[in-house]
Amino acid sequence: MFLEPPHAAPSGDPVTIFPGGYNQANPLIERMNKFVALGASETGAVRQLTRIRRSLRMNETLVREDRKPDRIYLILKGVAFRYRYLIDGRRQIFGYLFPGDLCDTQFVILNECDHNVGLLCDSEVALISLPDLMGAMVTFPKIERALLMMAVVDSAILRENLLNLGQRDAFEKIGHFFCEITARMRAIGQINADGSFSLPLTQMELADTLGLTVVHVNRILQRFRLEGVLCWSRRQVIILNQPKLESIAAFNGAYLHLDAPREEPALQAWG
Amino acid sequence: MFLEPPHAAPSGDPVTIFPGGYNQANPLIERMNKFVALGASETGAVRQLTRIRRSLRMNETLVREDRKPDRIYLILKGVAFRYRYLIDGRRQIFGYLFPGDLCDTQFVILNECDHNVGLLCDSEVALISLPDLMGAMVTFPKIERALLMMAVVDSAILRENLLNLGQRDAFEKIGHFFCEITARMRAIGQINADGSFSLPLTQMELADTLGLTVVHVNRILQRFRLEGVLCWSRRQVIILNQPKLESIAAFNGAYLHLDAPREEPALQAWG
DNA sequence: CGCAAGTTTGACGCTGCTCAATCACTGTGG
DNA sequence: CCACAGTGATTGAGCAGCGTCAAACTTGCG
Repeated sequence: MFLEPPHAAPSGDPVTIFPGGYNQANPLIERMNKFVALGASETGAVRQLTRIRRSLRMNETLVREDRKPDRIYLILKGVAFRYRYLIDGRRQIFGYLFPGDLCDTQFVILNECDHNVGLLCDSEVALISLPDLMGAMVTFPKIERALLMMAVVDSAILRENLLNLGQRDAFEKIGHFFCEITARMRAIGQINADGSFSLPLTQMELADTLGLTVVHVNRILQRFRLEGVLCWSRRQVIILNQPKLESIAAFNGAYLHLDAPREEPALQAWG
Repeated sequence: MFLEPPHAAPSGDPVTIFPGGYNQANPLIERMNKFVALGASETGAVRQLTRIRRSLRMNETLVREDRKPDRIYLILKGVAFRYRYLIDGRRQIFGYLFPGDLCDTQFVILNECDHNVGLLCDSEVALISLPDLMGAMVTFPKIERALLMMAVVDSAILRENLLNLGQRDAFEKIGHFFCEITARMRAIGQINADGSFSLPLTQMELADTLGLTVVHVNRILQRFRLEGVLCWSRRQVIILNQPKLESIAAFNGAYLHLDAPREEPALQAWG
């Protein structure tokens, strides 16, 4: 798609701080628990880390590729996406961030951002300060390990999407996309009782994710509807035939590592 | 491309051990020095880590996706590549490993392999034991930081290639591929005086890297020759017009981070 | 010398792109 | 309450980039 990067200027600082006693469900804790079993002190530390929160509006930009990273964002509610434009306006979307996802730890290590992160809908994020995060990693090896796992899964997802773009045709690509999204949505409990879930993308975003045009995406989506596999309309997706969907893309979700915590870690040093 | 995964069984153990005094150029040290300035004790530690070496033949498989990782390989000489097959035989190549590249630290963190690593020519690798590596990371923060940087650059390369597959046409894709390869080759001093370098791939490998067919790759390569941009024949590449090559792909090699060591690291903790 | 692997060529066709118009939905202001 | 605008979805016609199939040629190697 061809468009000049449209950017809403990030607003002031309507920050909310939840003091120590904050005790609600925390999507980062739930995520980390998929990789390591956090104890009470660790969950307390994570709550402390994610205490500073902020509500942001659709179309705001969380991270810009020309800026130095100063903190890490945790998505609490809403959906963010990572993308970059080529000079001629073509856009590649690298992936989507849902509640519990961190936005990018990588930038911190490099001390520069190589792509943008935007918001697809009104969202809520936590701002994690780098020194605090570093401190928590040193004090709590389990937290360090969970963060490493999250980073590694991120790049497994990248590889899977590379394979998707390189080897599959449009029908398979879109099938695979929905397989991945539903698996991730299910893991964070965002699927409704009737099997539907909300997906605040436009067909154009999907096109820029998969290297297709909007027109073609639209036609393939009709085919999915016609074949009774899934229906996506008004930001709501409903999967009608999950087995068929997964067989279309030959989907194997192992790369997402959404299952139970690993029994025995590879490295003693990371208890 | 459609083919059943052809695998040469990994052979016995013709291992060479270079005792402490080993003092040649070490590609891992050179690579790490691009990110952090290693001191004498750190270079000593890296030499010690990479002391166990092994020569392997073309087509041997270093890492298989169904195995548990037991150690990390460092490429010393030769070229390795990372890939995965779909059940129907389509193959996606995720990237190439040159001397100084590590083969995959990620596997270790996950405690499982999600893709294969094969050799494109007779090669030489060092076997790094995990406990030793962990120990070195703890003792030498600079080594830890360099390894983190290497991992982060790896995923920056993945993102760049995702954009390549998603947004560029065949001519641009191949152009971008050669831009990246020459930049990396130059950084490790593998470019000959006349500007040529050896690239032990077949056109089919390039096709499976970029999501094209051999036939089409062949035709686009002819175009590159015709336009006097580059010539690739008998595993030798020579770039005839570097500026034109880079403008075809709108190449910006910043994502490879091949320049001087970073001045000030983002995190004090990783001095 | 002869085989195997890799490269090159040609003819043909399909997948997915382009351009352009129309339709549907939502929010806005009069 | 409706006209209107803007955004996104949908449709159609035509085309081209890239894939498929199949054969010939070239190179490396035992």
